[in-house]
Amino acid sequence: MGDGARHIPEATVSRLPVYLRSLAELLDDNVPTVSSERLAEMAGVNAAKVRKDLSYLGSYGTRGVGYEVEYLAFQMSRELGLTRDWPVAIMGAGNLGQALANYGGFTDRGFPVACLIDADESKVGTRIHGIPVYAPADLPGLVQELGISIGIIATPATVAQAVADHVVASGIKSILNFAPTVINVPEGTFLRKVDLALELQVLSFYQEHRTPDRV
Amino acid sequence: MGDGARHIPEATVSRLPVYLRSLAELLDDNVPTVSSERLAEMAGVNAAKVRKDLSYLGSYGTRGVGYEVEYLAFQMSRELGLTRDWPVAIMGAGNLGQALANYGGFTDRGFPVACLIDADESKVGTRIHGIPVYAPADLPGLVQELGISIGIIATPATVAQAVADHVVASGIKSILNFAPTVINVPEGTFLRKVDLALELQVLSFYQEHRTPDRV
DNA sequence: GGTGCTTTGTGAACGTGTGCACGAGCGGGG
DNA sequence: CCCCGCTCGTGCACACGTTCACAAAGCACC
Ligand SMILES: NC(=O)c1ccc[n+]([C@@H]2O[C@H](COP(=O)([O-])OP(=O)(O)OC[C@H]3O[C@@H](n4cnc5c(N)ncnc54)[C@H](O)[C@@H]3O)[C@@H](O)[C@H]2O)c1
Ligand SMILES: NC(=O)c1ccc[n+]([C@@H]2O[C@H](COP(=O)([O-])OP(=O)(O)OC[C@H]3O[C@@H](n4cnc5c(N)ncnc54)[C@H](O)[C@@H]3O)[C@@H](O)[C@H]2O)c1
Repeated sequence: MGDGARHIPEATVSRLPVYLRSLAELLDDNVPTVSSERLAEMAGVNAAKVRKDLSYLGSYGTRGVGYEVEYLAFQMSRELGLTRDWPVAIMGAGNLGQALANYGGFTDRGFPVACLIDADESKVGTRIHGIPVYAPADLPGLVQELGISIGIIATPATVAQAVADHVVASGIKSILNFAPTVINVPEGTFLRKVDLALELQVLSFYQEHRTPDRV
Repeated sequence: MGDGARHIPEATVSRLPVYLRSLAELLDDNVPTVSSERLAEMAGVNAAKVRKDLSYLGSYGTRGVGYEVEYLAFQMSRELGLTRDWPVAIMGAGNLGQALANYGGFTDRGFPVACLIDADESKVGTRIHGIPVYAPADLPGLVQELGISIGIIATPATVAQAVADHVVASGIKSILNFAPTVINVPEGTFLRKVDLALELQVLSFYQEHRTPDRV
């Protein structure tokens, strides 16, 4: 039965995890249904946007009532591909890589840290917070064995492109880059970045250009 | 002298730091001028976008030649408010807060970590990587003394809103939130978020919905 | 079974961002 | 001094995203 040939806009995709988190809260509180208005408030957006976003998933609401929390959460998880685990490999077992490895929030949400990869021979073979550290050359085998599907780049910026190339060559199709540099990946590989210095600079821009206090 | 009543689009503001980083690289290599095409390649965008973005800063290019690297970098730094330091306070000296405190990339770019703030009494009074840890009650005084202008929230999500409220009440106008929850701030306070689980979920969405390999 | 209240789903208008295409203007060479 | 090639700056058309506003549709109560 045609699932509907809908194409979900990128902006909507980025909001789905926020809605899902709100739904999880409601589930915890045993709230059975939720209106777009309430969900909008929890997600920090407006109600029309919530309704339009949810409509891309299908018509899962009931007019006059709202959305059934559990059912909507399930449909959304399915859409986001969260009905299975996505093991991740963290590239670079330094300051950041170790902090990420120590973070429970990933495993909880279906993104178990399968391994750390580091070029530093003295780190290879050790375990960090229980997670084994391997050499870069081991990556292709690990991808096969452990079904690793996401690579997190936490190496110095200077080697980030080379590391990304290696990650792609090892068969990984999704990359999250923390190194403050632009990296290029071939078509068919998904890339997102987290750039802290950029965020701070954007903040300093707006603070510098503060709208003069209006009445 | 009207500086020009230009209003820079948000999307452009987010790209300026990327251009600036590219310009810094060129400066290192003693490259005197750069074309929009080359800059576009380095920043991973297209040339028309670069030219349009830069035009919001003013007419700093020379037709037939390109942009003078040093001059453009200066103008961009000025626009981003990077001609002065913006001391930051990190809220929460846990796993993430400590990793951030240990990261040199902030100070290098004009965002020195002035202090860590933690509610845990046993941490207060210690130093982490040379950065002193204070109690939440000390924050307003520190904001005054050290000129802290940005607060980074690295506390558990459950207390993030309360911490944000405290940060705002202490006189800080810009917040970068790492806690995976929506927080609200009053008008006039700038808020940006870094949400790792969201990024991973977006990646899993696209990997799940991979466009069937086209010829 | 009808009436009225509530809330969804979506067309349409608006605003923002992107990318092409080309005229304007500069530098260099003859 | 003029001409030619190069690259910027920008008007314009298009795509994408947001918001409004309202008809459609369900529920509850009588
Ligand atoms: N630490 C932070 O809080 C923070 C914040 C924002 C961004 N970043 C960025 O994250 C990256 C890592 O930062 P960090 O502080 O962890 O640095 P780090 O120097 O502590 O760690 C880098 C690690 O990468 C390893 N490495 C080097 N080359 C490698 C290769 N080719 N393959 C695999 N591993 C390799 C090194 O051995 C080292 O263990 C940097 O690009 C940094 O700019 C860090
Ligand atoms: N660790 C990571 O790699 C990582 C990655 C992504 C997101 N996060 C998010 O960042 C936040 C911090 O993560 P973490 O791993 O550092 O947690 P953590 O538990 O290690 O640290 C939290 C710290 O905040 C302190 N704290 C608690 N209440 C406080 C208050 N009211 N005021 C000031 N400090 C307070 C605690 O004492 C503790 O030191 C969490 O919201 C987490 O979801 C962490």
